[in-house]
Amino acid sequence: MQISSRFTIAVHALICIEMFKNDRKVTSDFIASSVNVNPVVIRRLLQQLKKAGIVQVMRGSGGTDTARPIDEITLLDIYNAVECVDEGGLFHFHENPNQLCPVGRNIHAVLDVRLDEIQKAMEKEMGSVTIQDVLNDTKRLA
Amino acid sequence: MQISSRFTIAVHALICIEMFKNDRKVTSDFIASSVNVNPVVIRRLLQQLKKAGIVQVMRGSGGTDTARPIDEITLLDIYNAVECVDEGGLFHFHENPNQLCPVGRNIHAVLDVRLDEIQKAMEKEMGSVTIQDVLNDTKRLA
DNA sequence: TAGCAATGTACCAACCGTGGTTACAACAAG
DNA sequence: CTTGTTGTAACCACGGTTGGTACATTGCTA
Repeated sequence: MQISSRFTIAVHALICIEMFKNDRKVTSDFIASSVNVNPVVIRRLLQQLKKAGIVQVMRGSGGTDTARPIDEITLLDIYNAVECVDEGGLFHFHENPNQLCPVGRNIHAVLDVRLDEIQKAMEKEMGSVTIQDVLNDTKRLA
Repeated sequence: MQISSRFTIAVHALICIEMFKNDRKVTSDFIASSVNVNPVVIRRLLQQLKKAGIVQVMRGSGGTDTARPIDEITLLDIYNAVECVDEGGLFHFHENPNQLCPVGRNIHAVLDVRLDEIQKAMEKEMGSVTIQDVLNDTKRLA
């Protein structure tokens, strides 16, 4: 399984906002044309980022802006906002192993620790990259 | 998105094999009753592990065994065998960003490096745990 | 060589998340 | 009140996962 493209689209959207917010009103239509997806997909995404306190969306008048300094927004923040990770985490455990079997009875206790460490390693790396970082890279190339 | 339960089931199956192979013939039916899923699910899984050179499956006579020492089988090996990761990796990138936009034109180049580092961090952690490790933990509890 | 136990695989069905699309109400500002 | 935009509901299509039945194939053994 792959992490959904919502994640990369969200990063793309945030870079767009920061790149263009001084020159124009950054609407869902504008972001959608840069990402090349349907505007509704962007609006749904912005709602998730809004709930996570990452962006502000101006209803009526239109437009979007970041809700806090972009060097305080990490890829992990976006991942948590966009990927529905609540409960369960990265790995999907099989339910109902046979409790009568010594393996089935303990598999959960044994694996949980290990899987948690793997997930933590990933999250640590994600938390070390900010939108500011990727924005800088983008400006360097543009 | 979550990593499919095939992964944890595969680890469960390998522990079963090592735990019981001296006492009995470890068949797909036996593993299935410990994991508590349909035997066919196990057989399909064993085929993937076999292709990756992790297990041997005895056709006709029946039974399964590991194909190499279990302190040389890491969680990463199993992940690669079972999760269809070929091409694309952990992250699903949105295709066709707008090449006329300076953000759309460079998003791929900018993000690829970062995402690769995140994936590598996860893989490094996965590669550091062997089946021998989790087997030891299981025996300690059983 | 017939029978048995097990694997290998084809096919089916149900479910869920994703992503695409249309439509429309709610809203702010000129 | 008109215009541009957001917020959201209601669909649909697609693909991956998971669970299941059925059966041909295989190797061993009596």
